Amino acid sequence: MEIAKTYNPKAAEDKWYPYWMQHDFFKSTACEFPKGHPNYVEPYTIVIPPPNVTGVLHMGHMLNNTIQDVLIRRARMLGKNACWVPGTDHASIATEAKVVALLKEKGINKTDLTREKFLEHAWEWKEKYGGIILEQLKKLGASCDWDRTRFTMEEDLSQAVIDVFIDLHNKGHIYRGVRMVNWDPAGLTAVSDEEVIHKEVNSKLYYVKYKLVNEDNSPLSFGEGQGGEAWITIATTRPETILGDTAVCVNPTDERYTHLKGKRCIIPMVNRSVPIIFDEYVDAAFGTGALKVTPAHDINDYNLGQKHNLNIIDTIAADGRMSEQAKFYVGEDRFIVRKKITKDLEEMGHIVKVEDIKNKVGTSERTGAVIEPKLSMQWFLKMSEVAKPALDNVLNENIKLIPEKFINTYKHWMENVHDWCISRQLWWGQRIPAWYNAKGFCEVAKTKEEAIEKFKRKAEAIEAGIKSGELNPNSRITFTEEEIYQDSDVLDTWFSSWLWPITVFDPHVIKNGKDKANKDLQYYYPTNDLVTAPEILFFWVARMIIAGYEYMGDKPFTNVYLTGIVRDKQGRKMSKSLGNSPDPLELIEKYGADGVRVGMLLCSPAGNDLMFDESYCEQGRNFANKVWNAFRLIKGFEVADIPQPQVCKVAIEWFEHKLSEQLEVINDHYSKYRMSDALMATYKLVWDDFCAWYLEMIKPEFIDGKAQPIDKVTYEATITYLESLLKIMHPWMPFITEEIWHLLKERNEKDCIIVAEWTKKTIVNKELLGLFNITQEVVINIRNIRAKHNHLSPKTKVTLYVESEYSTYSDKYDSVIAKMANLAGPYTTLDKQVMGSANVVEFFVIESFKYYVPIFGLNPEKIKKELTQELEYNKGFLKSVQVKLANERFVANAKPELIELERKKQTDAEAKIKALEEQLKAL
RNA sequence: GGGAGCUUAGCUCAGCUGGUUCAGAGCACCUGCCUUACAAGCAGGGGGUCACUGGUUCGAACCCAGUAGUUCCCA
Repeated sequence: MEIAKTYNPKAAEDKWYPYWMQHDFFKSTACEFPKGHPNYVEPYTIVIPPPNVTGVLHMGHMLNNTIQDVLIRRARMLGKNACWVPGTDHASIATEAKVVALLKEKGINKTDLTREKFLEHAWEWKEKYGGIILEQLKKLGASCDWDRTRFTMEEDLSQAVIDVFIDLHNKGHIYRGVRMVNWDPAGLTAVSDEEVIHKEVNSKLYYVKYKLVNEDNSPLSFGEGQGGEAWITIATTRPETILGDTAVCVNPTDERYTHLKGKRCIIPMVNRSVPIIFDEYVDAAFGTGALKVTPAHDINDYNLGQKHNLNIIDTIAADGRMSEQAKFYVGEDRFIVRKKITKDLEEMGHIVKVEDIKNKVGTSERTGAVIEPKLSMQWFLKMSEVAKPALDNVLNENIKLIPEKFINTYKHWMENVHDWCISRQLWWGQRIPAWYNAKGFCEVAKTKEEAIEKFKRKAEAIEAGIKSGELNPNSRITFTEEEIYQDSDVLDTWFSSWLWPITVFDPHVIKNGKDKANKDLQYYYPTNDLVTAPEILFFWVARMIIAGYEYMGDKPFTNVYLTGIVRDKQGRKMSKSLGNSPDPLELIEKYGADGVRVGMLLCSPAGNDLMFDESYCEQGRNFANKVWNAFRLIKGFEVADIPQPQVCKVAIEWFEHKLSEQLEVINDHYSKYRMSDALMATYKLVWDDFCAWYLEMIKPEFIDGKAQPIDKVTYEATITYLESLLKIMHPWMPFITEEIWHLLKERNEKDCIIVAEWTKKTIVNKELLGLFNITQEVVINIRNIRAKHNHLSPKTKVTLYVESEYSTYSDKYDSVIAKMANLAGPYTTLDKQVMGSANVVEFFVIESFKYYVPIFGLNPEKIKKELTQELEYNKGFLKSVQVKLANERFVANAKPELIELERKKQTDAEAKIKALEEQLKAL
């Protein structure tokens, strides 16, 4: 059979993914034996960070899911019951925005539809597009258990979300209140603090003067020279909110304003008299030191308003336009009004000056609109109590964050955690199970019937209270069943995905209680690793931990591996608008899935951003091709019943030790989640040790242009090594390894590398490996000598002599040197007579061994110069070692083995110097 | 404004308890090779004041302090 010279990834990908699926290799079922039973198999579980249904695969997903796949594939090979649960989340804001936009294209307005009708459209959209991203993951090779695919808005999962809401409400953790929220005027919904992106922008700081008056609003004047009228000047970046001002605040220690105690001022245009208040909050150094206070439109002003009992005038409506209460510019957009009011105030003589400044403005992560702080009635989850175990268990390392540096940020956030605004003014999502009567009285219940029941009981209780005189008749509740209506808002998407590691296994556990958890949840929970981006450490990870302890009494996962952000070569975040993100599927098309996987991981240190460049994928593809050609070489060997050459014997022995040694290194990297290190160690083991050394050593020679056969023993050993290496490569490069696995041998249906047993370490002899290292150095030195003398082609054989006065020379690897450096005839110890016939001898020293390569027809002066240089270097080196050893404090304080090493350095250097000097003399 | 991190070769990064694992890797680069597995390759090679300034130590890329630049988080 002719094997292609270059590897064709596409064919292997199209063949093996369906094959794995057909044979249920990704499937995991809960082990039926209890822990401790001899047949018990340990689970290894990952739940996917559910991508958004609106999403298409981007580079971040590629990175994230490649890492998960590497972990899960290795765990599978280690004999664990590996379970990777896939799924998607419903992304209320993003999806609703998509559906609204799509309807608009069809000429339909969301407001013209009933909630039910809109949701029909939304589900239709989800069915059509929601699964795209999961299909794309298959192209990458993701070995998820697809039968377990979940969606956060499935009926069961949604019920769990509602149950959690009711439960937390019953426990007193959920409350409803008027709060300043981050309002997205484009999405027409509140968004959480974490969904606001603060951007630095160029703005203007407007200095506006307000007229001062006495407490009784009588005119106030300060002496004659000031035109009779007194003013106070405030500075603001948002003049349009002036219409909602209800105070002006100054710092009590600010001497410029102490005389204004008890005074008031008049808000321009609306001519409203508001008090001058005093509060430490104001920064006297900013602007004029006088702050206009607009409690309805700024969170800090709101807090001031609460403290000083100020009126609240809401002048900006939900859509970002001025409301009736503003009195001026009603119905006009806030940004247009900013310009208009500036002009009008200018004309009225209120503008003192305008300065350019830079400030930060919050924008919506979802719609990009400038966030408007807005007072509204929302549902909140009180975080202080529930967050505690989530903090403690990260600090005590029950849950490990990788890399550890994120513990700091996590701690800071959890200690200053804000209550979580969980309601969203949308339709796509789980509807809040709260019910109201016509007067707005509220009961939380799962169904309308239950709500009515609760209303009844409440009404009766109050009635009894009124009868006994404990309660005022005003507190009486009246209602009809018809008037009871459900809250129209839905819950934040994170309020469902925080249950993900629980509900993907058993959505009923919230209702049933953790003691009645089903088999899956009992077996797979807590999961092992979570792989996600640091951006959602608080959004999602922290909240999953909270939910885990609240509902399972246990952590949801043990390790959290935080990946970096994929950036382009220039360090810019990849984004659609910049167009700097390559299409992952095109990359796969171009470099193969294995190549892209390797490429992604080559440049991805844990927790640090990665500067992605296509050349990494190229490197990955090249590696795959290298492996392919190693296979091609081996497959092409003609096997014969001939004696095993010595060089093959020692090569096989060496590689066993090398493989074990590197396997240990690789396993260690895995255990510490150093993915790119584990990959690089694999890469070098295969490319350098196996291809460049092992295969070159055992490769039969060509005689008269004809390849010689290989002996059976060497062939078998080589096949075994290749299999071992394929297994080690498999998590990184699933397709090519499976392909070669099957081309190597006839195998039965289920004998696939995906389920093969992870290579085991056998034996590591450091001394043997050390001796081989010296051998490699000798070979490299000889090759270097060849390279220096252009006329010495690799085909020309050379002679090598070795000499040592100090140590015993081992001839163990002489056959290796002979083959790899192409030596003439038998390898001998020093023969001065042969040496004498060469006019120049190239010379190098390794440890205390002196190696000579006679060269014919060379200029001795050049060699002399090189030797002198080397001699100088070694003298300097020796001196530094001697200084160290002469230092009494070093000898007294350093570890004994270290001193021993320094002594050895000294002897080796002395030997080297002596040899060099002798050689120079000989020249 | 508050907090955290980062700065090592042209690029991307390792460097773990301070000492031969101490100045490393991969890529890129240079030189020579289309040598019968692979030019997506082979062989060899040159690159660094470890951001800067001090300190601790027998000894510092590593510990401490400060400075500069930079990134992120919070307000």
